[in-house]
Amino acid sequence: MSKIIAEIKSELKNRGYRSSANREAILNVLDKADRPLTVGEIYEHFGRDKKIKDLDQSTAYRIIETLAKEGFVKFISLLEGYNRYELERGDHHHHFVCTNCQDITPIHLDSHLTDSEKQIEKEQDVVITHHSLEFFGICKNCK
Amino acid sequence: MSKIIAEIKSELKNRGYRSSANREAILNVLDKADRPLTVGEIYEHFGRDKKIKDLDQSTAYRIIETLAKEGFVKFISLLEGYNRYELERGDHHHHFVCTNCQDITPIHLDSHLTDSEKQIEKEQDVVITHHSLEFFGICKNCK
DNA sequence: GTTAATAGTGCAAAAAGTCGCGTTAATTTA
DNA sequence: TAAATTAACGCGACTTTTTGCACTATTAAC
Repeated sequence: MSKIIAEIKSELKNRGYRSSANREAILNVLDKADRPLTVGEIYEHFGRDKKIKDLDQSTAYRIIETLAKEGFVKFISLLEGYNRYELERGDHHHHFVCTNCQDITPIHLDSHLTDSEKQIEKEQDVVITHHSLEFFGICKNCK
Repeated sequence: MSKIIAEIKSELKNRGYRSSANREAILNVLDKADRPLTVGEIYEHFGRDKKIKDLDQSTAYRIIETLAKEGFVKFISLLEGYNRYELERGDHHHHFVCTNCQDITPIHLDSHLTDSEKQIEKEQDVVITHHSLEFFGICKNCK
């Protein structure tokens, strides 16, 4: 088990959650993924790994919901009409999506929108907690 | 009929589309909306206005898909698990979503991410065509 | 260990979105 | 204004996601 998964498990226990083989398996799938996954893709990994064969869909959605609520999983939308999910590793990043081949690349930006967020907070009298920023275009291979 | 709807109708005709009362009605609903709407919300407006009572769901989705493909409607995701749609008015803007009351405010930014996009295009050897940027937090009323 | 409390789960049904196909109707041509 | 063409549409089936409820199993207290 990777270090981050061990930490999440420990923290979940501290917060009053019970252990769950299903939740741990989903965490491991997300940990191994190199890009944000859809629930369908998470399911495929289950089938492939033959680790848990009879996980109900509703349970899968609820596990992801819980992990997101506790801050261990991030929701991502690449405007496909459904959400993707990725492990929160503390490295704030965005994504580049090729609209031709659908390939997804993580993007680490130098500037962090801090000035824009301060401007909005002042002008609109709000508090900004987070944002979503994704880029779309044509990748190296498809150009 | 508003000016923008008249223009869209005319342009659709130029591009080989036939006239359609359903499509026009959906365009009018989107035109009157003060925020991006879900398909469900578009449906509610139909019921309210009693203009078209028997529009099938599949038709509604297909109309929106067509309008998006032609560049008259924009897809927006506020991480709710489903898409929202708004009329493309040529004014590039983002949104602020209150995670408490779900209120949506359009945000017009001064800086336009141009530098970041150039940096990404250079580093990743890609072409960026567009991006999505949404802000989340607590609004004035909920603070 | 046994028991009690309840988080976690599966099942079934509902809601949201997609797709194939045959029918309807807008438009073009004669 | 009638006939031909085919975009637009409705219908039904299907996939994906959500929700309520009853059952199972983890954990804590004894």
